[in-house]
Amino acid sequence: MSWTDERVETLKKLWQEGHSASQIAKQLGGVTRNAVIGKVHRLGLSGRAAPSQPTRPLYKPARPPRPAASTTSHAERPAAQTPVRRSEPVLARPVISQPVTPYVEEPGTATVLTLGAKMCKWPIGDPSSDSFSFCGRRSDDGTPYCVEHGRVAYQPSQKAKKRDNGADLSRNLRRYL
DNA sequence: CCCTGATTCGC
DNA sequence: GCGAATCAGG
Repeated sequence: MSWTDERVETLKKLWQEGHSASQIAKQLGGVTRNAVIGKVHRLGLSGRAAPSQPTRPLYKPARPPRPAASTTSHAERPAAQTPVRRSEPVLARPVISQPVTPYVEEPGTATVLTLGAKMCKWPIGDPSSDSFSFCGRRSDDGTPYCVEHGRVAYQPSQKAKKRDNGADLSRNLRRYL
C-alpha cells in the first residue's frame, strides 16, 4: 500500500485524535506501526498532546551500527561520519509539557544569572521567552529543587510505593507543616 | 512481555 | 519518501 492523499488524511486525523501508531496502522491496513510513525515524522507532526509521558529525555545515544545487507558489490564506505553533532544541553531539564499546558505558575524570582546554588532550579515559562525564569525558592537539601518542585520532578512513579513507616511519615509531615 | 513513540539508514 | 530494525522507556 502507498500513502495516498486519503490515507494520509486519515492518518493525520487519527493521530491528532490521539490514537496510537499501532492502532492507526491496524485501521489503515497494509502498514505497520513503524510505517505510521515514520510517516508521522515525515509529516512533521511528531509532537502530540502527550498527557503524561514525556518520552524524550533529551538523550541522544550514538546508534549502534546496524548490520546491513549489501546485495551487489559492497560499496566503499570510508568512515563518512558526521563530525558535528548537535550540542546537547549540559543540564537536562525536568520534563515539562510546555506547549499547551494549562499548568500556570507564578513567575520565578531568579534568572539564569541570579540563580544561586541553593535556589530551586525549576524552569518557569518558555525558555525561549524573555519572561523565562527559575523558581528560585530555597532548594531542598541535596536536590536542585524546592520541595514542591522536587515532587513534580521526581514523579509519583505511578505504582504506589511501599508504605513509609509511620514514624518517618509523620516526621516528614511535621517538617513541612 | 506487553505496549508506546523516536531514530537511523538502506532501499 | 518509505519503513524495518532498533532503541528507550512506561
